[in-house]
Amino acid sequence: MNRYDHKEIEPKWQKKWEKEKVFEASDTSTKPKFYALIEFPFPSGQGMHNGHLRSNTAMDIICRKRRAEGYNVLYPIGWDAFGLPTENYAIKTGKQPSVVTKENTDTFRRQLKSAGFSFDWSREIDTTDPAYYKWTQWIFLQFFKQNLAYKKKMSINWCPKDKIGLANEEVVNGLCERCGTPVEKRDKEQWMLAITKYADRLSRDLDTVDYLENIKTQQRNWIGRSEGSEFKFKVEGAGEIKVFTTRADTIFGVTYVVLAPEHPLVDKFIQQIVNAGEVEAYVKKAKAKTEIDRTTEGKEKTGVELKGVKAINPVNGERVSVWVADYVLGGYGTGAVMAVPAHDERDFAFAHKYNLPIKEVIKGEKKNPKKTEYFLEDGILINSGKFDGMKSEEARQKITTDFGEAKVTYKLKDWIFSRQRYWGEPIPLVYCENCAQKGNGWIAVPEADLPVTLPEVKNYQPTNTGESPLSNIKEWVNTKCPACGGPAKRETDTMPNWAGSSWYYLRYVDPKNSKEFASQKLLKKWTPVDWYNGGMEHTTLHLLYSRFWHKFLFDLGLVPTSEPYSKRTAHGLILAADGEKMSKSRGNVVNPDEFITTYGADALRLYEMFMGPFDQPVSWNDDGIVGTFRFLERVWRLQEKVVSEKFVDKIKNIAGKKEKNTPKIETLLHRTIAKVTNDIEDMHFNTAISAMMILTNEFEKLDSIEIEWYKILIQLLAPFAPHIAEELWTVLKNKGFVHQSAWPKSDSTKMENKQIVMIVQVNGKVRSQFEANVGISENEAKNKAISDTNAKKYIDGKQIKRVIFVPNKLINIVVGE
RNA sequence: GCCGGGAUGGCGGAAUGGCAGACGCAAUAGACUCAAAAUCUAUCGAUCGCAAGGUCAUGAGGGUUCAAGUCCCUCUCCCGGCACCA
Repeated sequence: MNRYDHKEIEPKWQKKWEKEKVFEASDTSTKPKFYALIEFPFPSGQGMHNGHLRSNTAMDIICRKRRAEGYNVLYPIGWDAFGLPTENYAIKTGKQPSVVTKENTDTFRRQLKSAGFSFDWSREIDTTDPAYYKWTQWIFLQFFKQNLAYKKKMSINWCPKDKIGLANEEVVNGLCERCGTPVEKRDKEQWMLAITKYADRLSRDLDTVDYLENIKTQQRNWIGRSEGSEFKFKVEGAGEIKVFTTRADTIFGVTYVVLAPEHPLVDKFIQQIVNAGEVEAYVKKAKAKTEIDRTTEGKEKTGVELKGVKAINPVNGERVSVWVADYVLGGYGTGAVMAVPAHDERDFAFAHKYNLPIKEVIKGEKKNPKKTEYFLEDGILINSGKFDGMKSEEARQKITTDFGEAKVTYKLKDWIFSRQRYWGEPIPLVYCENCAQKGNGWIAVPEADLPVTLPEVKNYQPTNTGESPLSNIKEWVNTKCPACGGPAKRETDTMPNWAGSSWYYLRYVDPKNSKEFASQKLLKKWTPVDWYNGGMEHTTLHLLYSRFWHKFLFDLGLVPTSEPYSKRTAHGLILAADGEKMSKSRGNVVNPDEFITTYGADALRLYEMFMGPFDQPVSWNDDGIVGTFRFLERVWRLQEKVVSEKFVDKIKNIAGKKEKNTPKIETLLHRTIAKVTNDIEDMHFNTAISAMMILTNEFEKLDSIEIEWYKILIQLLAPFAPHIAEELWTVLKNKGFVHQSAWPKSDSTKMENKQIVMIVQVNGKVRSQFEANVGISENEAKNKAISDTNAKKYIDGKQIKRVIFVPNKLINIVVGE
């Protein structure tokens, strides 16, 4: 027997797998399909990260098990390669982003292969490949044709450092998600995708998928569906103000109405506003505020009354004052609220500050709140005319039917889809002045002319004016209008990096198709994705965006299901040893390469799975990996103890011992099969590994082990540590590859011990234990317990009040004085 | 503020209401060795005891139960998400 040498074994098997194409999914197999997906990596310059390794390994384990269970498994890989880091690196080094991407993907590919993942490399895709982004552009055009992509001048989130506009989802606490710079407001024309049109379905259909509950909750909160009512407050002399409220029952308590600074009516009213100058100054200041200013200024509310403007409460005709205040958000509901200071915390604070009247209209069912406080709960209506005495719930409905209409609003906003940078998919539209005069200036590039490829440029530097660097390339920008043939200009904005990842799982099923993004036949065969694992950080970004795209494609009849992913799980982050996030700037990033060199991919894979619960964050610890490495060495050395035809003499010598050990070890073996099988499904990889360690430890204690037992251990280990398993499988003279062998089945009849240990408790405290046969009766157990030397001390002289008997486990004698 | 998740030895962690600390790391002692590494054996929550055995112990405090890390109530701290959403 040789020493366990991972450096020899691992490359050897990786080559064989590749050569024999053993992990390539079959488009024609009649086996049941299993489509497993991991988030395809962004090929950054730092190379593969331990986080990738952990989540890829987890899905790799599941896939290898599925294959052994007889599934036709699709486990694809590709590159989400558009994005700012590459572009910034290109600017710094003067290299083409495409060249940088090539270099980085080469590194990543080598690293992923060295970890032994069972990806189907024949389906590798790259979002920056024109053959791929042709279809990203094509899908965009479908949005455009359905009027779900539209250009809008709006106040956007502008990152002054990255010089790029950001989607709402990319702004975190008023800071740029990527670089942490405070985000500014800028007015700019942007392409938008109307994700809000799908808000209701995106929220509702969460009921139909198997996602982790916290993922569903986060998405629901992000979409923020809210049922309420809309009322119109007439304004004397100039139209009406629409307000949205979830508390129609409090409408008799309205003492003023507030408009957001962005509200268009502010401008419209300006003629009749007595203090117009003051109002305009306030609005200007409020609009200029950055997100971070709004949050740091906290809850201190400011506002200005629109003097000379009065609104009329539709339920009682009361004339109330109208204010503009930035505590009302322009982007939510109608951008205006009816203020009920007696029953809303914010309105109360505002009314208090500006001395506005407070009118109580809801009485608590238990006790009256103090006059100086607001009362938020439901109760009984008072001071509400004919609705007095009604309960809040009922009043909401009645008042809405009588005076307003029921309405649903969402927190979700349309997706800002333009980026003013180079390294992204060009938006395949041209602007034609000529056509614009006939009503529509934006013309789709004909499908036959796709892809609109990125031109090579010398300078990727973003411009301070907020124009894309592409706008400097005149020969690219100037083109012919596909509609009228006249001179036209290309759109120079590019798509956000979320575009290519919104549909990549569809391309995997048919990656080389040049006629369609994927054929209907293969989409029917493979989709939906059966199991998608990824990071929680993508819950409100990528995961939501791709569900939206999928539903859109479904509506066009282009994909067979309304949801892309049947099941979604999430991994915990790997933190650095100091418990902080791993990051280049902190200098605490752990590079998997050195561990693969020293201990091998198998030991590293095992360790990353063994570190802790998969869904929990774990801190990296350099020392731990020796534990799993030693475990593999021990498994390797068990070869010596294997009994086979080769060691006939040995069998004779140890025959007696073997007999004695067999029942006990078989019990453990079958329990281990069951445990590993279940734990993989539940993603409890750490306890599965521990179970295999226990089995190995027990094997070591024996003088010999049956070849069948060893074989099963190797099969169980194979998904986790595929290389060593493959090698040992061959040593055992098995044919084929270990993962092509059938997954071991546990035999429940062999899982029960004949002998068990009974725990003896007195008054719930453990006092003793004894061995007994399975199925020992309560009486027998009781007799044994009360005659037990140690237990006796606590029982003698006392009255036995009760006996609790848990079969095959425990007997508890309850005694009293 | 609201919504999730969590707190267990020196460390990572395990435990369908039924022996708390499985498994692994680190540590200590011993064997092997000229020596070291590797490996093997033993010990390894605290505390009292020669021992048998006892007591305490799962963030804090209460409760339910024959029995609580696990269920209920109150609180503290940590992590993640949302946050003036009317």
